[in-house]
Amino acid sequence: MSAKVVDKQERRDQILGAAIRVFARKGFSRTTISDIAAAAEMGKGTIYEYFGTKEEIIHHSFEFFMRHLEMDFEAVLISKMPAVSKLRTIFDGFAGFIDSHTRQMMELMFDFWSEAIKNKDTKGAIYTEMKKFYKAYREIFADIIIEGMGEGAIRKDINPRSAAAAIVGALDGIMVQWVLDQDEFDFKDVTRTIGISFLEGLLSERT
Amino acid sequence: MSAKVVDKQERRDQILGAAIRVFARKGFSRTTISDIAAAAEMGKGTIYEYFGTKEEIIHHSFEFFMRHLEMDFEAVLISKMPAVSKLRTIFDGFAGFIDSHTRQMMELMFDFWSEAIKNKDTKGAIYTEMKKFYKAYREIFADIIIEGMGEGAIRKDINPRSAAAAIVGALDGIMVQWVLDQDEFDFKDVTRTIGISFLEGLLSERT
Amino acid sequence: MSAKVVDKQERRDQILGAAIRVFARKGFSRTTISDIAAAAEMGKGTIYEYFGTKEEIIHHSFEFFMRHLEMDFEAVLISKMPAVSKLRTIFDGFAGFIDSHTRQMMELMFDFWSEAIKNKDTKGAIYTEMKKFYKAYREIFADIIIEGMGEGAIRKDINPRSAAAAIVGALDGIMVQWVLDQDEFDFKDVTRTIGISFLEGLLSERT
Amino acid sequence: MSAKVVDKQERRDQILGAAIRVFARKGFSRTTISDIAAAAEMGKGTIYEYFGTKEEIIHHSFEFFMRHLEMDFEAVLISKMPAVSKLRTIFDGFAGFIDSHTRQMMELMFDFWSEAIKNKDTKGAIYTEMKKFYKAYREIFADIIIEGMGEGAIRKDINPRSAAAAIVGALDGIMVQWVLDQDEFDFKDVTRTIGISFLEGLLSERT
DNA sequence: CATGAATGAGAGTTCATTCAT
DNA sequence: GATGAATGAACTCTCATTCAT
Repeated sequence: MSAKVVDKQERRDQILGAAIRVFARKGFSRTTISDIAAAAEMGKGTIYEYFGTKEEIIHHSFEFFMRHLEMDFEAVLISKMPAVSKLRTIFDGFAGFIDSHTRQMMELMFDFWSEAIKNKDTKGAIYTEMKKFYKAYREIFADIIIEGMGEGAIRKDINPRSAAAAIVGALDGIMVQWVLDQDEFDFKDVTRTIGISFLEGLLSERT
Repeated sequence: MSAKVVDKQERRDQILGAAIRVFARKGFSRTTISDIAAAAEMGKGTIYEYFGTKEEIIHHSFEFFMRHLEMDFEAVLISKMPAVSKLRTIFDGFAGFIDSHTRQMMELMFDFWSEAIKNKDTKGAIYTEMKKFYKAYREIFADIIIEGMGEGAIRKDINPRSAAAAIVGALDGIMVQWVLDQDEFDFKDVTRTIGISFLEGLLSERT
Repeated sequence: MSAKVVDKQERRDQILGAAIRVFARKGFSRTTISDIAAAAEMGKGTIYEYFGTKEEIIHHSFEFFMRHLEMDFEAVLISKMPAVSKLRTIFDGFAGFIDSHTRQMMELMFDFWSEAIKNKDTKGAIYTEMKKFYKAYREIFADIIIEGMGEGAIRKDINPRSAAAAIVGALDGIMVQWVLDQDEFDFKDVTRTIGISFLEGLLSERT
Repeated sequence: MSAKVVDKQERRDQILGAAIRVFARKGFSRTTISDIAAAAEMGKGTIYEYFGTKEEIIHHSFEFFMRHLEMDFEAVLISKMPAVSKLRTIFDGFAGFIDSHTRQMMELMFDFWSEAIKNKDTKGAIYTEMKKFYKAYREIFADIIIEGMGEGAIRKDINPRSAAAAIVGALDGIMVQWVLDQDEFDFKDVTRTIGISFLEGLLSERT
């Protein structure tokens, strides 16, 4: 009666997974639909049963990417530990977050950044999502910092949102360097240093 | 003859300048040779008198990009001021470095990052240059930090190279955020906060 | 078994009816099998249970089309009225033949004409059928004219087959104009005028 | 200094001429850009230097078609001869108008008719042009008929516009039959018969 | 030297057709 | 028998590159 039954959502994810793998290796523009079809082990036409255009695949792969990138801070955030411990825990945990999967994701991130900024003024679903993403991360850190200020552990003469931006930037920034030159990096030591720098400062003595 | 050579170089730069402007707006792949020719106000064929392929233009535009991006730390570095002052001067000056020209450059940076990483294993002139670029910047900061350690102003229990990576990352990272969402940023305050955070730490008291 | 056969034929007609509706709206080439399946309210695969190819559907839809287009002159033809009355009756009745259904059919006719002529030299089932169709119509009119000549009512210095061709052409031709520009037409008056023109002539007096 | 110089308009016409030849043989939908390029003896890409889309080629080929189809009645129309002579001249001349070139044009006409009607409700440049074309032709004949009425040569109890529609339709209609079945036709005799029928009527005697 | 008309390889996309369910 | 997911041939269109002028 009915034809072959497939889980449409699963199939879409299968395609997006394949797409992301190829995108990470070749970039959006050099990736062809044929490439994606080959990676997903299906015919070129099948791709179009699930996505209308290549553009659409790129957009949805960003969602997919985000779904799988999300660092899980949840446990840390809802814990009862003091704010400063939360920060230390996150800094220390960050190194563990880094692996080959993340690496692939970061390589793709460059393309998403580019894509986002290039379509900023038009439709820009990626752009919008990305802004939300960064905003959310800054807010996580800003909240912890404000919490720490309330606890008296963190100095009150700085803007929590600026500090949050600095922290997010630092984590982001070292990932960029790491992706570009893995060999130069003792990731663990760099994150440890970030923890020390941000919290205690680099100076020998407070001035 | 010498005049000819200068002329030739000038023409190349004219093309590269035009290319960079278009690249920043549309990205590498969406930019056509026609676009570049139009922006450079010359014929499509003329481009090929100076560059063999589009690829070559992209590669050389990275050099050109770097030549014009270079933050001038020279004055600070050769000055006699103590290391910590050098760092403060750089952090404070960083906000001034940011302008619409830089913004355009950063939008292009995403493409170069992507391009670099995608050709990492093949030819990768951009990749190599980029690694050198980051290494150089890290070394500048590492040198200052080591200098500061020698002066006794900077704590000796951290790895200067890791700290340098952290600083470069932080500066890079906030630029990414700024480019993606200019409105959310008080750039001056964020760089000020980076200075405070890194040097004095966020804690109320040293533990 | 007989029931099955009837059922099968019914299903084929269901498909052809749907096909014709879509063909009339979008033309052969822009109509997809999916369109037809949707219009026939069945699955795409089911279509192929009844027809081997899209081509075959087009061919059979011409038969179907002809079966439903057929103007019923039968009653007029077998009646005992004089030839000239037969012609007048047909001319007068022609306006009544025109309705929205006919309109749709005529829109399709353009496609069949095109299809016929394009396959003239190859297989050309439609071409053959169409030639037969026109020939038959011309013969109907030629027979009436010959009959009228026999009755002495119609002049004998013309070729009945040429006159028949002219009549069929005129009826065909005004349908084309009507389909292309319904608003410009008082169909009833035009057919009345055709009757007058052809029979009595446009001249005030015979020369 | 400047590159190859070509007459752009000439090149466009070269393409349109080739397009029409292929269209007439294969129909719009079965004609590929490659076909047209081959017929025009140029590369596929060259076509796109002159026309943006296949659609555009179809539209412009209609203009081109019309430009080359136009029957030249001018001489007849401006002549001093009486209206009835004008009609006779046109009817007699019509057979001469028919040749292999016209045949090819008529084969294409089916496609234009179909195309026009299918895009009636959307953009429909062809549709609009075609309506104008028929309207113009009807007006030519209506004017002659009115002139003839003024001269007292043509009866006044018919609507000139309806008669004009009938004449245009008859000419159109016999062309359709001729294109579909050349062998059945003594074109000269049919046009002669049309002249006789329309002017003097088929009846032996006026009733 | 400068140019832009010409080109075809190659990309995205459509859709008739097949076939496992 | 009925279905629609899967497929790839074939089509439209783009654009880096060439080369006659």
